[in-house]
Amino acid sequence: MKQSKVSNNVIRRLPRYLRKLDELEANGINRISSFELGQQLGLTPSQIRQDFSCFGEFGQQGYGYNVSALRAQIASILGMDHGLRAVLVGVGNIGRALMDNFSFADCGVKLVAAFDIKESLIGSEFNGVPIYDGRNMEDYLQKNPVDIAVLAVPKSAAPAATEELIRNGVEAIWNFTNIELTEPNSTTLVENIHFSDSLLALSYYVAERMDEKTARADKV
Amino acid sequence: MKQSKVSNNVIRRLPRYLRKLDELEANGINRISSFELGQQLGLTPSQIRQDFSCFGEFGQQGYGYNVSALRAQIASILGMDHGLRAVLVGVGNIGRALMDNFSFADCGVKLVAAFDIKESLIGSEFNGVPIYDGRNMEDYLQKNPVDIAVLAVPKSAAPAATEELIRNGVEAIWNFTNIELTEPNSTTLVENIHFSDSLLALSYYVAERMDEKTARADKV
DNA sequence: CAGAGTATGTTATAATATAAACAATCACAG
DNA sequence: CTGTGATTGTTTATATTATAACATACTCTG
Repeated sequence: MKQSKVSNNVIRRLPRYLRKLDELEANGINRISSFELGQQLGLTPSQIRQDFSCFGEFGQQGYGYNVSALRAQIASILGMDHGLRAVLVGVGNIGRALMDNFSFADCGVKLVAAFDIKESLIGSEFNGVPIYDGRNMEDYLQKNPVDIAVLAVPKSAAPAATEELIRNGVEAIWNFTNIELTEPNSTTLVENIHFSDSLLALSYYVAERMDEKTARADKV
Repeated sequence: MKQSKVSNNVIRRLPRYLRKLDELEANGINRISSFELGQQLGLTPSQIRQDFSCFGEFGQQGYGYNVSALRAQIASILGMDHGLRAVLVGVGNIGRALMDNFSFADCGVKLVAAFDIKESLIGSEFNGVPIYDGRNMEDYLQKNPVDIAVLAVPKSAAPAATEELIRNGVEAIWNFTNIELTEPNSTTLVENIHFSDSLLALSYYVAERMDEKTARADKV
């Protein structure tokens, strides 16, 4: 094993590689060079080779990479073969959208249960995932340890829910609420999805471009 | 104006600063130093000062930063005062979740219309935003130019919708579909929200930790 | 209103990330 | 088979990013 400590930047590129390799595989392409892959992803061949070399030697000189073998390697590196178990906390709009449209299985994650306190939801089922009473979540977590909690409750309920999850041994939180949840304590991993951060970054670039245009127009 | 070319890393931190400053303001705190801000965000004071200095001098020696003034500056840098206009393309689960729960206004963006082809949705309204027939989108865009399109259609409909948006002068696409939309052409800005990338990155870190644990256990 | 204490903006240094260079090795045509 | 061309993994160089250091300037107490 290499992998002394791989940088976050590298990790963040792995899912993109995976997605591209899936696409190639679906198109019946079973061989690719770092050069070609770089072209398709807008990266340099150098970077791609160096990224992969953090984890081992997956290619063959004079030939390139076998698409499906490389895909399998990356999937494994990303932990997709670990059978990670997740629960969804909060079945509002976002929670339901995730249950309906998002394929946890495609990420190698098993969504085993969802929790909400709304009576009309409790006892029902979406895509084979049961929705339980949120007030019984602690019990459930004690009896059925899970690795990842998908936090999709309203902002006001987020702190208490977070505390309960951590207390019951959840390893990681995938946070869809707008609260800042970075490092609630040292042992729980947190991955934030902040829609507003993303939109604001886009807004910045749009605004920048508008300003450039008006600046140019003023000059003339 | 400074701002020769600010790095993407800096831009991505700005929304976090904004969020924290909002929180401070809400708590009645009207003054903060780079040291204290750094503590609360897990960043070095150095980095914070250098980030801000890309855009001007917002602080005062011996005092620090005025929270609300700094907040206003960052909001302006992010283009929140540009009155950017957006349309939502696709009112499925994710689209609806955005209309219901996400505050475009808080990002300074005005959501002016939504489009779908489902008869039951056309003509209705969510939170004051009308849903129109997707087949008339081209007309609408010609008469009502918008800056940002929120792409939330099913994967299969994404390429055609993207093409139509670009053809009708949309400046930027906020992409919620799973397709790779990076640089469809050179002039359209794209910001991707790839849930799976985020979850897989989290999965990596969870899996890594599990492996470390078993490795330690094996040693003993 | 003077002087000690503070905190900025900026310059210098260290660390990290990316790109280029290259030797080693394999594929494949003839 | 053998030699040429291709492409890797790795090393070295460059560029970018983050941290630390510091001179300057403001605050605020007494």
